[in-house]
Amino acid sequence: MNKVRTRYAPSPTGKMHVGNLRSALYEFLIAKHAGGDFMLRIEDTDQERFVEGATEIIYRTLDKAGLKHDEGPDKDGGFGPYIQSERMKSGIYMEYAKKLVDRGEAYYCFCGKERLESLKTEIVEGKEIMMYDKHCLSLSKEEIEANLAAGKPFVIRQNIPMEGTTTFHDELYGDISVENAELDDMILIKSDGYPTYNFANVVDDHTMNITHVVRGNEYLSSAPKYQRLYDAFGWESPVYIHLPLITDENHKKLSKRSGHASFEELIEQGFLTEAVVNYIALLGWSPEENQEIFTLEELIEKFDYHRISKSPAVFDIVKLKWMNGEYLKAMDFDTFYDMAEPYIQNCLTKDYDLKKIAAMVKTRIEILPDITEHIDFFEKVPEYDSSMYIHKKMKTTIESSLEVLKELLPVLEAQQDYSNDALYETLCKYVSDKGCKNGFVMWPLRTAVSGKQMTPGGATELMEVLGREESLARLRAAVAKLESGTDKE
RNA sequence: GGCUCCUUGGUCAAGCGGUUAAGACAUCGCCCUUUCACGGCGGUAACACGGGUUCGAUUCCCGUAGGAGUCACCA
Repeated sequence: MNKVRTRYAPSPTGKMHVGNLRSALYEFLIAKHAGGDFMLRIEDTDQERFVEGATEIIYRTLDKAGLKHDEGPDKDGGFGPYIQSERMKSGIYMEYAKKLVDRGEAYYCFCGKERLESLKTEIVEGKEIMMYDKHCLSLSKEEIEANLAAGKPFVIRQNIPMEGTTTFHDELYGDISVENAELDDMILIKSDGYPTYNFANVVDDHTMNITHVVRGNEYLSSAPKYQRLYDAFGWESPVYIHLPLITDENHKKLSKRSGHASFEELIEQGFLTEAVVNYIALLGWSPEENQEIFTLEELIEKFDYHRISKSPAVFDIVKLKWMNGEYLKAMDFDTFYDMAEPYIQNCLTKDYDLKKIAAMVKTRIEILPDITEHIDFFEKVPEYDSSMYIHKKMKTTIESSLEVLKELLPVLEAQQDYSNDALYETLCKYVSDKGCKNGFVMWPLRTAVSGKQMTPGGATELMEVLGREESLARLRAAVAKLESGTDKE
């Protein structure tokens, strides 16, 4: 049995799509699970779509995600070069294309744009459907030579017979057969001399000894053409694994418009790399047991590609958020603090104990940017309605709250120790003296110092962070607010 | 439109002829509680439809419907 070799073969055309990332992840996992090699190959045969810096994004993303390649442009494993534009310099693609021409499996085509244009028959959903009519297949050897000698631009097309069927085998989808008449004579070598993605892919996968070709479902329909290429060369076909599509909430192929289609965007939105990787691993694959949180090492161990599903999966940002929250909760505090500190700092100018705030917020957020809405009140009490003092279960009313706050003010003014424990003790004493429920006192107090429906801690926890002066100032302001409010009634 | 693929709750999904059809997210309710959250407990919610095959179909086969992908000198 040969060593498993998989490859991730992106085009440097911009951001890294989550679908691409998942392909890379699965390719990596399949190789590593089998103790094989994972390689990176850059498919830059389209000069027009090439985006400066895109290759760097690919490196950075793979590195961040922990998908270390064993071979690649920066790590020669003896099968280089690993960049197609460089590979092309050896003339490898043209050489192989000519081999096909010699065997009658491909042919030169000199058709110009106008002629091709005239071949377009129907328009379906705004798309023009065209099938090449093999016009140039009938050119005589002399005509071809003459055209070539005259420097006429040409492409090389795959010659697919008009009859019969082509079958290939996919590990997940089984045998898939297509009528040859359905297959277009696709271009192998473009007029600029570059190979098309389709052709370069096949040549490279074979010459680089790729054993498992893993790619998105969108290639399923062109797979028969690839199969014919392997057969034409007399090459043993690789194991094909076509991955189910990842869709947006409308069940359409994930597009830039969904707002979270690229890995960068997700990171910008505050998601953790590990959580994203973990989540997408589960989009189209499930383990034997009911586990959901995995380290990359665990994934390598558990990943059995036979358990990849066939139906498309909706990218559910809500579940990703949940998972991200799980990672945040499980994170050790110092690591969390390093990440959270900028967010906390960003909305506070006052001199508070940021670590305490971070600790309060750690289990309550799903993504880092959530921090803002949880702690903004530390900076300034927001405008709020007095009705917020009313809590049915605690049996508090605006009046009762005012009474409690007024009674408590001198007590808290007398208090010097504003630690959570000390405050809590003081308040509990007040509660028991008064003979009421904890919440009857805590609720109005918390409201008074925060002005918010939701806070990352209870009244005394907040007051500890706020400190004596600030807490008292806020209490006085609350009393004033309630008094003016009740007077108006 | 041709071709190909897909079809278990709102979403991710287990299941691979006989199950009370798992689990997770979301949602709802209850408990706990210094509110919310966390945590705990529980509820609602699914085999697209129609034929077969079979003693028995969510599971196998065939249709139908629906969805998706693809049909470039893009990848």
